[in-house]
Amino acid sequence: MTGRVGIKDVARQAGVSVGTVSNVINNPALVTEETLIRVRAAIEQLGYVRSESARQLRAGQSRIVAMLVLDLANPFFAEAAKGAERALREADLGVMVCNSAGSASEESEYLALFAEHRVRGVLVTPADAGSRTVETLRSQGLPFVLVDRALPAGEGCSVSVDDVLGGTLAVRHLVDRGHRHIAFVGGPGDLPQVRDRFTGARDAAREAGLPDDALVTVEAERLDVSAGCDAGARLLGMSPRPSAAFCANDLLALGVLQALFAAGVRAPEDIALVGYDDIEFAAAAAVPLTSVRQPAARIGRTAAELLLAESHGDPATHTHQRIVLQPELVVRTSSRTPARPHAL
Amino acid sequence: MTGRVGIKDVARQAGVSVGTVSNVINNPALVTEETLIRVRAAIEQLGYVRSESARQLRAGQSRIVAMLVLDLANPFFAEAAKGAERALREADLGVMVCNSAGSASEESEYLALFAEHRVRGVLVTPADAGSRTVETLRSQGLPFVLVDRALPAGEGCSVSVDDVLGGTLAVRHLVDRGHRHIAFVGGPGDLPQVRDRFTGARDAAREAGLPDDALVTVEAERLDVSAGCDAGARLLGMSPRPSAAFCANDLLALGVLQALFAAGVRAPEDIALVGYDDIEFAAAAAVPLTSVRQPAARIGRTAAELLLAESHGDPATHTHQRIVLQPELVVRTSSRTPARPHAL
DNA sequence: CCCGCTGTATGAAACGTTTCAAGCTGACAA
DNA sequence: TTGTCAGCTTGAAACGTTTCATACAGCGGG
Repeated sequence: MTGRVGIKDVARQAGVSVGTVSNVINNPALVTEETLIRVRAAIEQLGYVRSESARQLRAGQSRIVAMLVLDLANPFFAEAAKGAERALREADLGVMVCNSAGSASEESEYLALFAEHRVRGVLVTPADAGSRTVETLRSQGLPFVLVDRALPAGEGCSVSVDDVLGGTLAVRHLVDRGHRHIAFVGGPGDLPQVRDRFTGARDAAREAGLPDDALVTVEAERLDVSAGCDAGARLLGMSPRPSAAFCANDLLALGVLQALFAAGVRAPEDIALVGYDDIEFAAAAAVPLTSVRQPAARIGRTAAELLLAESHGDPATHTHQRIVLQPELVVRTSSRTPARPHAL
Repeated sequence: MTGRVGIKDVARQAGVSVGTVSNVINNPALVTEETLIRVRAAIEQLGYVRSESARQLRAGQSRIVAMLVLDLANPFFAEAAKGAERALREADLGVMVCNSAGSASEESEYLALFAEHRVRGVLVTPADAGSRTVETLRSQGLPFVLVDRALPAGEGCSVSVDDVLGGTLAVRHLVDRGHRHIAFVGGPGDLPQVRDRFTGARDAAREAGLPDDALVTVEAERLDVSAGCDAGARLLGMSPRPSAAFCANDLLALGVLQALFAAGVRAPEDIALVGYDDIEFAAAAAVPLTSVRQPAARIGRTAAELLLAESHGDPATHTHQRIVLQPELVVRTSSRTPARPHAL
């Protein structure tokens, strides 16, 4: 029954006008105590629930923020989504979390959906390497914040992590432990995140005076566990075999670890491993994984806050922010070999 | 600019009435080829995007389905959400995935939000053991499907997995491998899922003629990795020490595994382990985890389909369905000890 | 006694769609 | 010629809010 009760019915029941009912809900201060009570009783009695769509129609924008991630099943994004959700709940906004599965076409379908819904804004990790996503959003006039991806100053808000630094931290750590032959296990080449992590890794290798071929790349199909497993198998077949591997992603690292274990190769004794993201399962693996920590929940929360700032303030005064958080190396067992002497 | 363009502007631009524009969008068959082209050109030119809220207002219901899970960061729910999302996209519906974090108050806040949005339906895993959630939904007249939780016949649709059977499979397997002293690592007692898994485990123990104290319970605070780690530590302190552990959840099992490893206790040689859910990280653990597989994606998809059936057909003819899927034991290394002779 | 003020309540307009009865046109049959 | 019908288009109503100009009542001051 409750579905068909409108503000008009409440007004009739309470013997007041619709305007008054609206005021009871939105500006109780303008209404007499007595009326307040009568109207509230009517609301209660009829089981009235106000209609968001009508509100939105009037207001011109909805109370929903959309979040579009590359992979909902990746704990990094799940954490980020939780962080964003928490911040947005506080602002009394709903969140619509969606999954582009890394596909540009899915992504653009969702973007169209968001536009139709007149969402308050979009938190998005673009699936394409280019900037088509950003252009689409801008042309639709939707406020947006890029998540886990930086944007040139002035082009829009973004919250990301310094992936180059992350790569450097990882490989510097391995070099410090005496490793001189290191594999970089990376995903499909066009993802900026992966590229940056590699760049950082190379920097660290050079900084240590290693030749460029000290760092070899093992290509993975995707950024998930099974792709990591495949890559791990290939890694084991290499000769000379690297003594350490830096993976672009914890999912890959876990896959590699599994491949090593299956082949009877021990970590960290035979091959040291460093992952990226520091998802919960990195610490939980039987050989706890050294990883570059990204503050996933904070990324999500910060992005949400930026979006709120952008959509509240008037567009004229708003200046886009480009927030870059620092990653942090978390050393665990998977790389904890005794530091070996440099020579020999 | 694009935000302010309505169907009226398109009509004016194309020199037709608003009704015709609406037809172009929704019933192109009713419109002359020529008009079609003219109107489409106008739409293109003005960058018109139709307003969902206005549509909804007219239609009385939205094109969004809400999904409320216990923990978005739990891969089981993430998978289920992906499954549901896929099915709903096919029906051209948006999904709003939300996270109750197991809190009844968060849950009821979200339920209120969903009601205001007049969502098409709700896919929910209730946070409370009772049926308050179900009552709320019913009183709001929202179609709903319970996910990973069964409901007495006729009270509503539900898609769940036979958790009692799952528990039986797990413990029967351990008994077959010769284990006579088994720990059940369970979460907070009031979750029906956990209770059922324990019931199944006890059944299997009895069926094998074991005394009731052959199965001892180790209580965990929550159903996550760190709680599993704590429980694992307690498990190791028990005397006599069980030779196997069945965990209510893979997250717990991974935590236990970590605790064992830290203490130098090997799996499966010293303690065999069986988890529940078969999340991706179960297979990916360095000691791949034997687990009771729940078809998470299929649960999500099935629930979505049920919801569609319920909201499409008229309520009169609709009969609630109670779908119970069968779990499946996936044997991996963590329990793969040579079967020992029963005697001794 | 009138004026202007404050505190409340009113009712209509507007938001952008979809739907639907009614109108218009041209063609064909009687 | 008239009537009928099909095909296409129209314009207004309705959906449920919020907002805003207006009205009304009571009251103190001039």
